[in-house]
Amino acid sequence: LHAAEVIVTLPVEGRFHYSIPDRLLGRLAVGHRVLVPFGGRKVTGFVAAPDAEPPSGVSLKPILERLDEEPLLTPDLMAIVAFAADYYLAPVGEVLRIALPPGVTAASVAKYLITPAGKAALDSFDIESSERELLESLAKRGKRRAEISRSIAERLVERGLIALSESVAAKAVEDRIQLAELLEPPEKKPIRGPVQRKIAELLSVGPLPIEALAEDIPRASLKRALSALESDGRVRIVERLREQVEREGVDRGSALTLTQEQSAALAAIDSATDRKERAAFLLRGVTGSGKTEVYLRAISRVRALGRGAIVLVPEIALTAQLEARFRTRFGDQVVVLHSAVGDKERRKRWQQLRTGQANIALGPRSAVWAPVRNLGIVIVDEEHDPSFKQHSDLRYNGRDLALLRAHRAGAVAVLGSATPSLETRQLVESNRVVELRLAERVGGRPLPEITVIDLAKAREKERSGEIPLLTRPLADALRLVVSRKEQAIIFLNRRGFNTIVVCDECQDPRRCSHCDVSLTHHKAEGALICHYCGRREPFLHPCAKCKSRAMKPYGAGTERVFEAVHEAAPEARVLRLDRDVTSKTGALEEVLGQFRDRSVDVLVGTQMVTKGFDFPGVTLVGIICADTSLAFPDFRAAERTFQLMTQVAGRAGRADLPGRVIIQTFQPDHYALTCALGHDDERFFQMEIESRRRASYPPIARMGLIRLESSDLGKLDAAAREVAKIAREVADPRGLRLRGPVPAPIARIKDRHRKMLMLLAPTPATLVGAMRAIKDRLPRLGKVELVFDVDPLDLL
DNA sequence: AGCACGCCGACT
DNA sequence: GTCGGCGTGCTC
Repeated sequence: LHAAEVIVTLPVEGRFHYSIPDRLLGRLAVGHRVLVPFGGRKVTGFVAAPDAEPPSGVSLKPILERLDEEPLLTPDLMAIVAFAADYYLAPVGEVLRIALPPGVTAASVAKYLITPAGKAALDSFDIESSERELLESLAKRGKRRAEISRSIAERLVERGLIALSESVAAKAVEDRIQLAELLEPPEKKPIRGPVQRKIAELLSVGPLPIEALAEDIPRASLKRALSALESDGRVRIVERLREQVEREGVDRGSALTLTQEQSAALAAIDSATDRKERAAFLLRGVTGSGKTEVYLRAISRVRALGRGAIVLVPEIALTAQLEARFRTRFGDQVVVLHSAVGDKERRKRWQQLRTGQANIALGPRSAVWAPVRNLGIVIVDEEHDPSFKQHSDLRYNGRDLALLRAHRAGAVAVLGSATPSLETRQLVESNRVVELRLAERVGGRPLPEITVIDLAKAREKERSGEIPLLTRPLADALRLVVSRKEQAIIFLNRRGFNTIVVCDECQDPRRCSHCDVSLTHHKAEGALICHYCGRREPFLHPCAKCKSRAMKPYGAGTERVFEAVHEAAPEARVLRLDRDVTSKTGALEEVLGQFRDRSVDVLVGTQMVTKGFDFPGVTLVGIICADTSLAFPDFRAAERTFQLMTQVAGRAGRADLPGRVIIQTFQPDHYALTCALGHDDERFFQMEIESRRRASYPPIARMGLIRLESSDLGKLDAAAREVAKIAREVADPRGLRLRGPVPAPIARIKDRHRKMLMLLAPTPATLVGAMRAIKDRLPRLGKVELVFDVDPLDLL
């Protein structure tokens, strides 16, 4: 007997078997999309094995339908999906849902609809008011089972007034196209009206897609005219699968000649491409060192061999710049997969890649799932960026899956960064990744001079005894830059005006009543705001403990720095750039645009100002307080800080205008800062890897996190002990280290208490094996939610 | 996810 | 006594 193994696109563990109806025998392959009955409804599934041994003791239901001619998922994509499900401890069906564009995984929903008898009953007086109410609302639109009362529904079904109906939502993925074709008219009637005449003229050369006609004729009149022509027998509308027309881009190459380093890097990548080797490279170079040009040329080579590319970029507006360069080089061969793209458009682009109409996918981490045909190269730009790790649902790391996907596909992988992650450096050390350096700065730009200022000493010098926001040297440098009509970036990793507000009587800080964090004073909003739940309180609110109304603010955020810059250099045009500013759409582009065209002198902001932008006019970068990132409760704090410092330093200066970086800190001797100051990333790597080794932290070991969350602290503690007991039983015999349970760094968010356990394992396999064993042995934990995070990037 | 089943408190 | 709340278990 033949049975197919199917993965249903629901968050359900496991695969299910279905009998194959005769008409589909021999017509199913791995990756085919099918409609199957599942738990009383119809859901979309994917064939994992077309001929499998069904388990004994279950009666199989048949596959209802094969939804597409060709398999929607290639075997290499199926393999990555299966791997990700296994590695990140997620149900396969859920991974599929994440990997696919929305709408492809439709399931049926049973809805109650009003029957004709029900409509008639509405006109009679024979129904009670609650029933009438329901019938009236059903007359407008159907409702799902859960939306209405069980008992009333049953009564009405019995009387035949309403009925349950099942429908499967839109399932068209295959991109069909409607063509209008001119026919020989049965009799020579004159064509009526200018619109019809225009259409006939356009079609006289040959059939055209209706969407192409719409470019010349307004849609409203087009539709009407076409149907008139159709009913006259002059035009026929036919539906065809969108042809796999290769539309060539304008791959004319760049006029630029490559630097020697670029040529060498490209040669290494190209030679791996030509030999179809499974090679991985780290392309090491700062912004402006010409990484993008190497990417573009490497892709050209791959395309010349008829293969495709995936380019992963961090989750910021940086995509726009990169997209422009890719477009001018490759035209509409490039498909951008952004979360901002609508569902329909995303399906279309996904389909373009799948059919080979386009073969370069560009996007954030989710682009790793792009169905690029015959994959030849996978590029991860700014590979150290934490945004490649997803923070919900499937907690995957796009960079890691990219490496794996390239390997499986026999493609070349290129990781690009000026400040590679320790993970990647480790891969270089173990010869699994080849490092290619672009050390020389384009145009021979010199490295900036970095100065570290001790805030403790600066405070002693102040007459007021307070910590200056802008120390003397920074303020002086700022004024100098402004007077020279150059530009400056001032960085502080905290939003708001004051980050802490303390009661002047009892010294109690104002905290969020729903989260274990201090409230931040946002002057622009005129309120204290919780950065975790968004709650706002008026600034003048009596102290929760002593009812005093005297408040004293401490701790500066970007809003406060903005004012300080204004005071220090009153003639400077200053703009702020942080999440509060960019929450308005288009604001980011607006601010960056103004900074680029030099109508703004100083940019004050958070992380955002550090990411990969290249502004030639910037000669000064000021870091208000390096300690905010050094003090971050995370084992990667030093790495993050070093990367941050190096990235911002990379923003400063150019050939004719040497740059300057001023770092203010309470820890001037911290190695993350001294190494950044000496541009000594080799020493930083050695020191940091040594400290990770001592603590057995990644990348020396593999880390897994089990986080528990509950609104009930008692239940949370009990559950944490229970999980810890099981984790110990699993971890000890396998030689894993277990830490915790301890409260999470933020112990409560939105009234949910949080605890965590940490597992440290020598290899990925032992880690995932142990995590799965723990998960499988866990009993029901009631109202406690569990999160399993493999390879977490932070502990929050 | 969605649906059934079953057990509980709380109302016409 | 019914109604609707939610915890639990299952879907080839």
